[in-house]
Amino acid sequence: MSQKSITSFFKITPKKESDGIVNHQKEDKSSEDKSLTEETSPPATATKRSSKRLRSDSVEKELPSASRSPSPVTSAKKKTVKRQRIESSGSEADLPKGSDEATIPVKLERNDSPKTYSSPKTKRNKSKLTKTNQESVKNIEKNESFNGYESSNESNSPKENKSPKQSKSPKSVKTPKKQKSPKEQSVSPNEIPKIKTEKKSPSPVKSVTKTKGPMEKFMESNNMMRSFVKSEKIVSTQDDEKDVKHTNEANDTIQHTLVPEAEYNPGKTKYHPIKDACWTSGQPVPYLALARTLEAVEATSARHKMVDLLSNYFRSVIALTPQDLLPSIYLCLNQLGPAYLGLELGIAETYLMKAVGGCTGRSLAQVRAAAQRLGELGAAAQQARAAQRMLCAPAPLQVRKLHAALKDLAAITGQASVNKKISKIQALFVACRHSEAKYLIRSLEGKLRVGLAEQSLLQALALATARTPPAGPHAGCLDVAEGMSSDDFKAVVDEHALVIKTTYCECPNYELVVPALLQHGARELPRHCRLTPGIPLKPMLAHPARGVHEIFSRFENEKFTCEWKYDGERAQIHVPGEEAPRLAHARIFSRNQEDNTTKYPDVLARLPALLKSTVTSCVLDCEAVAYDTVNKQILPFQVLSTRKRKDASAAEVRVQVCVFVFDLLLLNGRSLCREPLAERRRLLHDHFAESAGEWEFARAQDCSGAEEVQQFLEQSVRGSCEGLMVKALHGERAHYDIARRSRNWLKLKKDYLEGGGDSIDAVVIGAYRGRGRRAGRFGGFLLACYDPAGEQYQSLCKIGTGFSDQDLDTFTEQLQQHVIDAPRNYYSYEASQAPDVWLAAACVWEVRCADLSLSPAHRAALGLIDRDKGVSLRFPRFVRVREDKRAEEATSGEQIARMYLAQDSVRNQHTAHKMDDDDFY
DNA sequence: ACTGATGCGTC
DNA sequence: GTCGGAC
DNA sequence: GTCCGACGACGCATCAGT
Repeated sequence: MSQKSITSFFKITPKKESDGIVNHQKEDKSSEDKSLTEETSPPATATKRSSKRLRSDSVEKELPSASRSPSPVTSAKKKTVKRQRIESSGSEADLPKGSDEATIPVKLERNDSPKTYSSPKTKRNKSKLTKTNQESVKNIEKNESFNGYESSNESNSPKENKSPKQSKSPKSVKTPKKQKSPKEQSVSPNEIPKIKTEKKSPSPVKSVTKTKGPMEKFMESNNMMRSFVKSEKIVSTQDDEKDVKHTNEANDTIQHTLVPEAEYNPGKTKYHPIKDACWTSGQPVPYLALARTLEAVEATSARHKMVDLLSNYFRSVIALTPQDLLPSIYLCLNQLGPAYLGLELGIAETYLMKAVGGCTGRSLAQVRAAAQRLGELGAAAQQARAAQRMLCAPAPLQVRKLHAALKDLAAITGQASVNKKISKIQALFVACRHSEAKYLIRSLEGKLRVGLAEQSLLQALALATARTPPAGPHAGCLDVAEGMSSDDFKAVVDEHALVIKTTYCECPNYELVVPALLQHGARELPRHCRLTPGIPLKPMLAHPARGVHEIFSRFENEKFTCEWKYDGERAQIHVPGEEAPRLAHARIFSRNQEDNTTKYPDVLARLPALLKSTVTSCVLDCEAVAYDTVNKQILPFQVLSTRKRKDASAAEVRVQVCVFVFDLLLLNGRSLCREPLAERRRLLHDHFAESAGEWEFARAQDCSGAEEVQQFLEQSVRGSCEGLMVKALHGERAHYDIARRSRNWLKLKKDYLEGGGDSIDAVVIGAYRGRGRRAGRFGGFLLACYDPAGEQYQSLCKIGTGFSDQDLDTFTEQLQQHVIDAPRNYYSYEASQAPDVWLAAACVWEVRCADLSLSPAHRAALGLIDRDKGVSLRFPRFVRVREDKRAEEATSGEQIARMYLAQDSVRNQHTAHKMDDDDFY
């Protein structure tokens, strides 16, 4: 199969009338000679109509459907489904609900009403209501859950409508902490005291130990952490047992002095890590504290302020419950663990909607509609959750347990795993209070979207540990900043930040860094965590350079080098070893620290050819590129991507790879990150050997003049590369110091240049609702090229970047006049690409792209290059409106085909196969 | 055993 | 991957 | 300059549904 796509890439048939390809154009317009006419929209157009909403009425659409090429049944099916998935909120009504509930949100009174709302859909039976609390709790876990809860539709409480506002501009509208709607308040009061009374849970213990299992194993493989693991383990189990008692005592005695969880406010002026916390020492951190922090962060736009907020939360955690720092960090970043362990939730939006719907008595369509209205599922979930009451409130969520639960989710695999996951999620969801629901759902979606991510988190961690040190001379001090000038304190923070960031970049594993930080303090961190073969480090990235001139302005008088920018996949190769390289333990990591070792058995097998005898251990920075070993040609990225990704066996590798090595980050146990590139490169060349077609050093040239750079750029493009990487050779700027500057290199690509790269004029034929930041307006559009021969608009790509906010506002408004009920019958597209709103073909936009690709999902130039693949754009972005062009004057399918074939990478392939592409014309 | 839907990683 | 917004 | 989150095409891996 991968073979198929590969061959199809290689063997582009230039023939005009390859058998079935060019079809006998349906309509009479068919012009025989037009081999170039495309083969109209087979499946899509035809099927699309049949499944379209019933109410559609557009007259012209019913044209020659009969004459369309027959569409596979399967695609018809798909159509229906997809169609349904994107049904707009407006059309909820015509969804297949088969029940009353579907249409109008039912107002729901929250207090009184008797227990249940049984969703007809789920056929819940009222009788179940009589179950005892305990039973219903059990049921939750089994996914029979929903009986115990009342639910309602959103939009119930009129007061609740802060959300629309939020969605419009989340940042500008601060969520007033105190004035949470009364309803929400009403949910919580009793919950807090209740904490673990009825909970004789084996679950805390169980979940803790369980999740510790794998981690323990992992950690034990790292000597450096062994000691910590032990102590941590003990502590945590003890704590878990003690928790129960302590908590109750605490609640009885201290409760009045505690900040109510729902009012936790990390933004309080003069925040006191203990007095302003909403839990006590040793107590597990309530998830609500974190959720409140995230809320506050989300409502903030200034990064330093966000960092302040988060750091205050961290200070409390450090002071009260340090063992919860690690899970807190993971939850903030939406990570389950270090990337190279490969943990995945396997759950995303679609399944989440099912989970939320099932839990709150809503249909999938309702949930989808609510999510669309609010621009985000998280907010919709929070609303839905708020409208729901339970007979028996589940125990409140704790940071540590939630993180453990998420890891458990990731561990579920195999048959019926999705349902298991959904029911587990539902059990978590019903325990959510206030904004917990929103952030839980966002976590599960994989994006927190609060405007704070890794860099700021590290900064917050630095601030927190500087101010409330967990270890070191000031350990136990709650606020080091007191009694220090703010300048002095700032210097301390900066120092901590640099140490922490540097350590993290060279050892991006919170499992290692956080415990060491807690135990030894920031200053000691480098002694406990350092660059180690076997642990991937953060790679150096590059900034785009808009022109050759920019390179010279950036590097002033410094010497720099240019390297070809190969179009492959980043590969960080680690070979451990003390006396001799232990090749059997070599690993290959991706740009994002994923473990790709089993993807490249062929590469690993030939490692010996690369390492000279002087090497015992090393870390290499490389690009793995698909390579045609027969014709000695670099192949396009699209070919590389067809390689098997897991557990490939060297024998079955079909796409060969040449690895282009361009940097050396560690040699014989010594980190080279603080060596200049010139030195690193010298060592690279001294200690490693090229091997044609297998291991090669990236082609490099130390350019001094603009002309030279320009020529080298052109050369690289002719050599099937994307452009150049430009790097300083000497001095600090030449260090591999990600913490100081992660994008220290420049990349120069043709398509960045004015007049370079491909530019296309495409017609807007549809629009998608924006999400998150773009909620409330269009966030993306479907573009098409015009095919005069078939009188069709063929989908070319979606586009969602290059717009200013102003552009989006403008287009959202202006395009309203072109909205049509249903796609024209002369639109050709793939069902899965169907936009939320169809538009009459009127507007033409200029877009830019890096490449044109053969596409399974788009229809441009369909049949011209491949029988059933169209052409699409790689990295498409909006450039400007072409007011001067009418839709019919857009770039044509034929032009697209020519552009595709004109690409260097394609031409190279052609010549390699001795096909003269001039034949095509 | 097969297919389509869904997730997730690459760029 | 590209891009724009906020700082 | 940095950081963040909108959004893109594509292909493999995995699981639900048949």
